[in-house]
Amino acid sequence: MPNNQRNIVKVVVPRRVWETYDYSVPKRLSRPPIGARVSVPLGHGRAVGVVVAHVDQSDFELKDIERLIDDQPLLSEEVVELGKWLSDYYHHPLGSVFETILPTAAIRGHPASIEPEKQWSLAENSNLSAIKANAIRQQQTWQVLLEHKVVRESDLKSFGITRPVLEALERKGMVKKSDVATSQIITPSPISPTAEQKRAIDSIKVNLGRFQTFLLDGITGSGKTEVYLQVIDEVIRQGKQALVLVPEIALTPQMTNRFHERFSRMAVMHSMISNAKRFATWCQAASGDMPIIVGTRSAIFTPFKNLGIIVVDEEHDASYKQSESLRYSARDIAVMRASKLGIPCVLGSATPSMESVMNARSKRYRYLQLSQRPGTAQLPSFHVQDMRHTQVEGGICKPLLRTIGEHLSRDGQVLILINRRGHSTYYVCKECGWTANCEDCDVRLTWHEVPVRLLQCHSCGRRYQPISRCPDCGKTSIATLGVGTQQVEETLAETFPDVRRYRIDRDSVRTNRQLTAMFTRLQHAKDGLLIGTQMLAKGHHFPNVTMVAVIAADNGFLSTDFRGPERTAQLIVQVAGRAGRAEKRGEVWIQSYDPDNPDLKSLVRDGYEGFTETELRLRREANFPPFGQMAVIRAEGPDERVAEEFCAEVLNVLRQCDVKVLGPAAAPITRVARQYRFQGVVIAPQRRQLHDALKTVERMRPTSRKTRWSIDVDPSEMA
DNA sequence: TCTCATGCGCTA
DNA sequence: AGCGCATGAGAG
Repeated sequence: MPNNQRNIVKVVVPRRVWETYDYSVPKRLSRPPIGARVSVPLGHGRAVGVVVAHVDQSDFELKDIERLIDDQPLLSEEVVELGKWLSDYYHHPLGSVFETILPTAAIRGHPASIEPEKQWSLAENSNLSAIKANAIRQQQTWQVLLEHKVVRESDLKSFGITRPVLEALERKGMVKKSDVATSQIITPSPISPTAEQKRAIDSIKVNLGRFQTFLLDGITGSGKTEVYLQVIDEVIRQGKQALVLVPEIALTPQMTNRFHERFSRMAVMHSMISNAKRFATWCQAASGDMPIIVGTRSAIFTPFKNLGIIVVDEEHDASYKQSESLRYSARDIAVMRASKLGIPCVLGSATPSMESVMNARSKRYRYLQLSQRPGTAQLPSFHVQDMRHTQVEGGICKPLLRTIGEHLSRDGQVLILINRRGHSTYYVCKECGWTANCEDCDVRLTWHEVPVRLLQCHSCGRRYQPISRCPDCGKTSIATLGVGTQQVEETLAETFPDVRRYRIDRDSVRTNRQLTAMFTRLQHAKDGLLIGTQMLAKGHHFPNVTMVAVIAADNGFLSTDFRGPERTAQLIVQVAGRAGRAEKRGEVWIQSYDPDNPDLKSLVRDGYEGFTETELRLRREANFPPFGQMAVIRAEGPDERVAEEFCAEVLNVLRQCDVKVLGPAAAPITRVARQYRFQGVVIAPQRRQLHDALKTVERMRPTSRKTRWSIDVDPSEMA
């Protein structure tokens, strides 16, 4: 029975559903604005939903909205529209999209906070001598406030003071609590920009107020951050807000301090921020009260009252792509949002993605280059070390060991990049060829020597005790093969016993705090060997490093994943950028069994730009992104047959469309945590064909509930 | 997703 | 008959 002439709203519920639901607004309630949350009856229970449209008729028998949670919109209309667009583009259920967009506290229905943030300061005529001699904490707190004048509620922890102590002092009338000033205080830049920086800054500033994407291609240390800061300075002066995205690992205190030094009001958003705090920051951005947000991937969904610019630092970084649920790329959404809002978007990188390089070439993006490092540090030179016909010891060939020795004896530090942690990648029986595999996954176990001798699955994390006898033939001829960071360290310890070694991988450096401590130690170390995984690429500059040795680049350049070479080249160039000093040009040595590999050759001869040239040519020939448009279909479940058959079923429907379909094939690691995984690849010359095809399969459902499947548009990894 | 209804196999 | 579990449909 259709309803007419009624106060009806369309509501998205954060569940895995494609549709919106219609509800009537009872007379006792006012009509909630678009973007506001409401509590609605759903099935037998209740749900928190977001109003996305007002209509006056519906084909359904309607239930009433139970309650309004917000009287103001929590989501701007722009973000509501973004949600619909995301559902279309990524072929993901609308409800699930909103589940991803909204902070947890918002889904739980917590009230939006409108309270301004509080700050603490000393009261007038507050006197240290009035605090009792044994109240040490109170004295310390008093000193901190004396030194810093005001301390914000959110900064208490970093100053090592606590609220109960402050409240005790407040009762004595020694400190006072007040609202944080909402006006931004901008500290002008202490340095004057180089000519290149100035050109970049001006060219972005001229475009404030209209959509334009910039690719800021700046080598490590060329001062990209200063460009961001000066442009944002202008945005803030125009009364608008700024959003800065950074990769997960890059959101360090050093990074946020750069912003804090210049802008008194900014907030950070990342996974370690509490749900309540994240939601509060969100609300501040939405109300226009917070001028600057610096955050990781998910910060791209923050609603703003008056956004003036979006910056994506290290735009090539893989952490911008979410690899589960809604498989979005925060970088791509940034460009999308900027275009809808008519504002500039700045993508910064020393090693831009193939997509961005292409867009710059075709003039869709404005290309800005920073090619000089302030000071005189030179970029290192690149060399290939041919491993064929050489003796290899613990993963490093003899000639390369000699080169390492030369650099060490000339008083330089050497950085060894090896993209695999652990000791060995095979645990084998030399008699019968048995290898240790994970019981839950299809991967070989990695042998760890330190801190304890054990076997670990790097796919699911499961640990196993070492064994002395082969379970197949019973002989005691167990050996280890393949190379990880631990073994490289061991080899180098034998060859250079007197040299200090620092190993940096997830096993030796667990927390962010440990990592920061390690980098500080390395800043002061004058000599020695730094041995580590890609964690090294995000660190600080190592001025004493005169040589970088890349141990296993072949894994990346010969990878089955079409993005393998790009990732590897980016990693090598990023790590190389950490090395070198003014007096002496650094050297990067890449050892390889395939020195004629075109990607490797052009990287070594012409640097990253040369690599881009070759790699784009190869991508064009294979019709891979950024030329062809790609999606990956994945299906997994406990039953191998069922997972494969469902994957095939989806791909067969796609084959009826105007796209190229490959598969199904077993995923590179077929079994992970007892789940069998299959995948297929869909390629189309244009977005249109790709999306038309995916539309026909997006709502398919496997017969078994245990079989899960997903569509990954613009996949970042094939694994 | 969550919840409920249905139906099947298994056991006593 | 009664239980546990897998499957399928519907939610406004």
